[in-house]
Amino acid sequence: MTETSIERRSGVALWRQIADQIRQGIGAGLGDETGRLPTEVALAERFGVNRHTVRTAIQALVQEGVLRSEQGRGTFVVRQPRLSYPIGSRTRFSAGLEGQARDLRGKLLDHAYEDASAPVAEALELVVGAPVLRLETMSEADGRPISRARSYFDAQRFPGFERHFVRTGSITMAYRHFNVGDYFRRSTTISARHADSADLEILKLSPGAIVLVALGFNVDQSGRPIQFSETRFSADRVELQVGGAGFTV
Amino acid sequence: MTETSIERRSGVALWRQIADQIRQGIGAGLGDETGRLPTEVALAERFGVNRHTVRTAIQALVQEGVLRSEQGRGTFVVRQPRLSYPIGSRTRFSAGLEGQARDLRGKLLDHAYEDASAPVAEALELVVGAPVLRLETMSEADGRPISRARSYFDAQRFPGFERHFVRTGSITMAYRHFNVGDYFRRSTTISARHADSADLEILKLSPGAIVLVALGFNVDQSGRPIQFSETRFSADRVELQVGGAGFTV
DNA sequence: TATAATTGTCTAGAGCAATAGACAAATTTG
DNA sequence: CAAATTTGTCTATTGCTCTAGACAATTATA
Repeated sequence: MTETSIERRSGVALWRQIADQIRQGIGAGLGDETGRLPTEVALAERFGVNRHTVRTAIQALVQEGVLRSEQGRGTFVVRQPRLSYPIGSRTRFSAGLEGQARDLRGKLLDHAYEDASAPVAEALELVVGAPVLRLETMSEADGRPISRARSYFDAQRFPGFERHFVRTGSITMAYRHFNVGDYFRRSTTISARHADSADLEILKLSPGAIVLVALGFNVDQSGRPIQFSETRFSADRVELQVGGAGFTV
Repeated sequence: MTETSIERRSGVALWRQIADQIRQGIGAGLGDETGRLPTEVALAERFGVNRHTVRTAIQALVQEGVLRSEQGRGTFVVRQPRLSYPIGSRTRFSAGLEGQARDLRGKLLDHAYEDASAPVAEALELVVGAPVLRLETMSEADGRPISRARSYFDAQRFPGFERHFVRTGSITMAYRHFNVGDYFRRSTTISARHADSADLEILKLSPGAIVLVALGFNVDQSGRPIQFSETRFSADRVELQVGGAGFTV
């Protein structure tokens, strides 16, 4: 579906372009049924570069855990299918990925009580400067980092929210302590960009990687805003699913 | 919301990373109300690089038409806000972007009658090898390339579909000729990747740019599949909007 | 058990990316 | 008008990217 080629003098090193294309190609069946990649010489010829340049690309992917090289045998794909993350009116982290991974977990990286900035205040329908709780979280599936999120909550309505989250490991559970039995995703805005240095570290990505950015906006049953969050997904590990697959839009 | 920083020895030239960050930052209010960017010296200090490196980045963006430099005065943003493309059960190109651009148009780049491959056949509920019509299209808003798409249709149900599309410039209109008065988006799967060479050419992007990839799946009123398409949006020019904003999910 | 195929390591050189400094040209400010 | 600010151009140097060739180490094959 996609014809490959690389650009010189583009500001992106050839080895990085090749690494990106190999990473992408893996899903589309690059490598035979045993997961074996073409040889370094064959890849070099295909991309029109020196063998050493291909080696640099492969080494980066080995470092990332995407490939595995064996001297004398070849280079092999380490099978890691992309997760499909459903987005809709009832978007939930754990429920959405159930069945796609054995071990799902969320971690609290940091939290702080702050004064609401203009965009946060507008989203939560508070006045600028009102106290809000900021949560920095990240999630893993079977030990692979999947996403990181920055979420804002009304501090007056949800005092000590972070403690409930840490104890239960779940936003949904934490809401229950504040009598929010159910809640809804009112809107999600999706964009994409290159990972910044914090993304690289937290999601264990290599420089030049892409993140899907989802700005989400949750409301309770009465329609009052309760959460505003920016979630960044590793674009190589996750795709976002809107509607379909037995999922109520 | 996003703290900027750049990575050395990443395989991506510093000037390109800086260009990417400036391009992104423009939407988030980099540059004051007059559209004036910080001076080259200030940017160099902020990114921790030499002024010449910043100049290379700026020159690339001037070439792209995103910035405009004036000797003695400064560097200015050529105003180009990011479009917000709604995705939901009634996703339509023109209707979705109405009001965000004066001049919306779709172009047919290519079309061909082919035998359905396995994934296409599955999506359209046909047998593998059944005749399908493949349309290659692209869209512009006020002369800026926004997206390109590859769509598949059942050739037996919609013979000559491409002629109706060319005449009306609209998928919705073309369907009317086959008594499909209304249709729905059953699901959309969103991912992101680096633009390939065809993307660069058609969407007029610079190497290293990111595209949002939306796999869409349309059905008619009775729930029968009528269209399967892959649309690629320039991530710098478009964000995808799921739900919200008076939009029925 | 040779032979071929494939990845791993080393050295050397050409070209692009980034730094550094100096000064010119155009514009704004006092 | 003079000074300060800001972009434009030039030269030189350092370091990273890519190429090129040779050979070692490991595994598969005839």
